[in-house]
Amino acid sequence: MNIGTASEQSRLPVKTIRYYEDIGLVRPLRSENGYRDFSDANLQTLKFLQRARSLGFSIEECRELLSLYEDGNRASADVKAITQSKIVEIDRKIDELKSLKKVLTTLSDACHGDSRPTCPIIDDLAGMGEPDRDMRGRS
Amino acid sequence: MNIGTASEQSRLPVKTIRYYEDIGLVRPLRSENGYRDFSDANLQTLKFLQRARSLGFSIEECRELLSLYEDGNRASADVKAITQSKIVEIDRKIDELKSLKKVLTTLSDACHGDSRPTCPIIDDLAGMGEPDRDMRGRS
DNA sequence: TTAGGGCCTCCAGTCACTGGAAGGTCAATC
DNA sequence: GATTGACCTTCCAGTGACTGGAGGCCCTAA
Repeated sequence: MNIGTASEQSRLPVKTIRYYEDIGLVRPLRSENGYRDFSDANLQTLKFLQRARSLGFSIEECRELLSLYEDGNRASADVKAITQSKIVEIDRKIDELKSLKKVLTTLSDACHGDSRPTCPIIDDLAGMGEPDRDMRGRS
Repeated sequence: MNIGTASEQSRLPVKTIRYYEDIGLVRPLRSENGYRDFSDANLQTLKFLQRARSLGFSIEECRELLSLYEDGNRASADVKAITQSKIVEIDRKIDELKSLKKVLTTLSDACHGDSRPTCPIIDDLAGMGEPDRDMRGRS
């Protein structure tokens, strides 16, 4: 099938599919006219990628999962480990966002929000509030 | 002061400060030897940026906040509006992450996680579970 | 004088695409 | 047969917010 059909079936944008070919995640054959020709197996791969990406796996994690997917002898423990580290990561992100929200909410609540120039939010950003967080040396 | 000192005081990496100059967020003078020379006002700006970025404001939002910061006549309502839309955005992200976590947890719980090749996670990714989410047309 | 650390610019890479230009192919219609 | 328009191709550049590295100048201290 052509890329347009593969896009519909996999629910991935055409550009993304080309990109996935570029980085070696899928290897469709070519028709005589130069068009990509996706087999059913290729389509399966694309669907797999669509689902894994939508679940927050990075491209490199997808590559790893794909090779496990294609390896009939893989251990389910390997897949479970990747999934669980993803869950830990998500928890960390949620916590970060929550504490971020807390600060912003406090600031927003303290701001009268009218036409006067006095603004506790700006004052805080200008360093008149809590001490700064250190941003150096982040990975 | 030199960039190294400014980095320490603002808790921003040296490279980041140079980048902020590149994109016009801060405009230090230059010493005769070509070194950047940061004034106290420049340092205030850097600290402001550090704090605003750590609170999740984008560079463009920082630019906007900075101009409000520098405008003695701004209305606090403007700042509050930006802050509140940020809070809404954070809530949306938290919800997304939560539902992501739910799916992954369900999958992980269903996986026996041993050396056998049978793996419900892989099966789900391969499309043997729920229908795919549509990824086309995302902004 | 030499070593080191700090500073400079410029270029390239990150991640995962996305947009656009320029052009070939195909099927249907006039 | 010509034309239209959808679909396909490649290639290049841009996104956001930095980060890393090369190559080289400047400054201070031993």
